[in-house]
Amino acid sequence: MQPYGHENFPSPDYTSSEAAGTASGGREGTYTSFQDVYLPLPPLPPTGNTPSYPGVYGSMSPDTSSLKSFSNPDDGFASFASFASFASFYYHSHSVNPSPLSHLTPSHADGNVHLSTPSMDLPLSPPPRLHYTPPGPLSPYNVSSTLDSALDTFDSVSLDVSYGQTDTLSTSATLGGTAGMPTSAGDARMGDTSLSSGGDASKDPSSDEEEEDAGDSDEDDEDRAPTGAAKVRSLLDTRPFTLVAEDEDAVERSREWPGRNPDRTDIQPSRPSIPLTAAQKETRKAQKGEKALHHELVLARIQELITMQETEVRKAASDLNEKPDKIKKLLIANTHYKKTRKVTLPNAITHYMSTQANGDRAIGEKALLDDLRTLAAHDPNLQNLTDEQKEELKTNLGDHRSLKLVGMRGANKLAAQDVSSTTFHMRDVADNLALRTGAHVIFMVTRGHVNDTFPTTLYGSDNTLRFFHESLGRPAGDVSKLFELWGAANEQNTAERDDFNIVRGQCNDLILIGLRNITHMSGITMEWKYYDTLIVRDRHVKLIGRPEDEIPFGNLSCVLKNGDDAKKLRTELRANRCRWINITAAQAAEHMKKVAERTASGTGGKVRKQRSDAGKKRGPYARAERPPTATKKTTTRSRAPKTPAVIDDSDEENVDVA
DNA sequence: CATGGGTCTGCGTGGTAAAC
DNA sequence: GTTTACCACGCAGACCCATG
Repeated sequence: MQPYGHENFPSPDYTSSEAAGTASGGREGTYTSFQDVYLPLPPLPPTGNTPSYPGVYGSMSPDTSSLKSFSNPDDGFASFASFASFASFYYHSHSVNPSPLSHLTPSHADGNVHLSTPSMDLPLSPPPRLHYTPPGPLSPYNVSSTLDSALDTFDSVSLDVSYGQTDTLSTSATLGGTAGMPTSAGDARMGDTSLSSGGDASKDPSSDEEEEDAGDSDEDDEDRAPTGAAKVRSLLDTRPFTLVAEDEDAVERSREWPGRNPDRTDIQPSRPSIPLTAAQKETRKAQKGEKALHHELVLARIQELITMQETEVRKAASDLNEKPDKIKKLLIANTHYKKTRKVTLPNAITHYMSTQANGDRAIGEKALLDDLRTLAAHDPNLQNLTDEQKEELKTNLGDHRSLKLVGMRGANKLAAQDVSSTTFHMRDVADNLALRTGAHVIFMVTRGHVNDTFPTTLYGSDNTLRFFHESLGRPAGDVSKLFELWGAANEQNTAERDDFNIVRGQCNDLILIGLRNITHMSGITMEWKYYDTLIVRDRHVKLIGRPEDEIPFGNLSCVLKNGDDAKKLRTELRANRCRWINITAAQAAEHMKKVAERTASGTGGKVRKQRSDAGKKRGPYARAERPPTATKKTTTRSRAPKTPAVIDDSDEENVDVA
């Protein structure tokens, strides 16, 4: 039993047991309740240099990026090709979902191919590809040999073809040279067909011939609609088909997060590890038992100490006539945990020696920690260090740690591992926090690009996922689905995420949140025009530390001229150099005195001009003289809630009067 | 810089109670 | 019974802020 409702949401269709049963084609997991929910994940795909499946996409054109519905019967093949391209593409983007087509809506009674996503269209940016044009039309009957030819040119070739005719029909044809390419078993419902090349050489023309016969017999049966397989074959036979292969290098670059941020250089170096030898494995196996036993002993000893401490605390409390809780609080007032490890000189020296000694060494040949310390002790460069040299060493280690902390992961596989492990850690932290404090915790993690491969995770402690349904009116699954689509559709690198408007909005948020925090007023808003009176004079707070030389005071919409300005201000705000402070009444008075001086000298704030209609009658009686006997039956104090009918009545009254 | 949404402000209106 | 002062509320224009 899972103590908390928590989920990884790899697929959009799981919001009800019905959806899970029909749409995902045999997945076991159901979603029946927000409490005690555990949705088993499908197996992860095989991992290689890239977590997604490299391959060749089947497509009529390299630019089949539209995801809109297409229903032109005359353009059936183009639609089909787009669909196939999309299916393949989508599959690549959902590495954990064995049924990439299950949540599409590819079926309609008019016989055309329609395609829509459950809730929104997803713009696509197809990766760069190389074209491979087979000598003749491509069909299921010659595709094996065609794929063999393609495999002479490319390392791996795969083709996903999908077509749905009714709600229960989905055909999947997979032509794979990639050993790990799954055959989409989840899709293999009615009319499933699977052809292979390279990975399965047994598909010879004779077996193809048998399939053709089977397809013919289907078509001869007038009472039955053509199966999906027959439809695929007829579509493939209709027009020439172009295989499109990826430029692997370009694709690799475009897929990875660093490739999408060419301006950034803070990419973490890979840290490969060498596999253990058989002897090492044996040793570790033996050590495992010993360590477990030792751990048990440690825990038992700790428990003993805790019991002893409890006894002593109670005794002290009794002696001192205090409550045990107070003694305990004073006794255990600090934690031995620190947020960050300090950069110490010995560590900095060791790091320096590591970069010097291990820089070019292969894995397994690198100097170990003891060796590095010995080397450092005898290195003449590290003796009698000046203060500047010590500082430089520390700075280098600090930079190294910073790179490890926020440096970009060099490959999507590493990024996915990072996300996975961090997400698990976050879940543990959230669980523990909920247990310790009763806090409600919800967090979501999703990819920021269609090429990213980590699954969307929506986690909620206890029964907090009910919040989405009960408060926002949407099932939790819908929200995570929207979040994933939003994240994938944005596809922004760091520069794009630092768009001027976005940074300006962040500055506004930081200033507003700071104002609300320091005034303890959740509804207060920033008053740029009346900052002196409404903020400084009335609230006794002040915004200090702005880069005044470059950015004049005022509404950020007016004073921030470009992205550099906005980033500069954001940096100051995030570093807390630009922040709100409390001031005394005397300081506020002093501030207002200066404001008065500025106003007197003509450089003060703007004064609201007089209304143009000041002194004139306005309102409904301004256009017509009020009838002497006009009386409203409804009083303003006991007014019923405003309804359209009430408004209409008042309009009629105005018309009548006019 | 245009725009939408929200707030502030001046004024009108109706109701009530006190003063006349 | 009438007048006046006051209050609460609503309307509409002016203004401000944030966004794109």
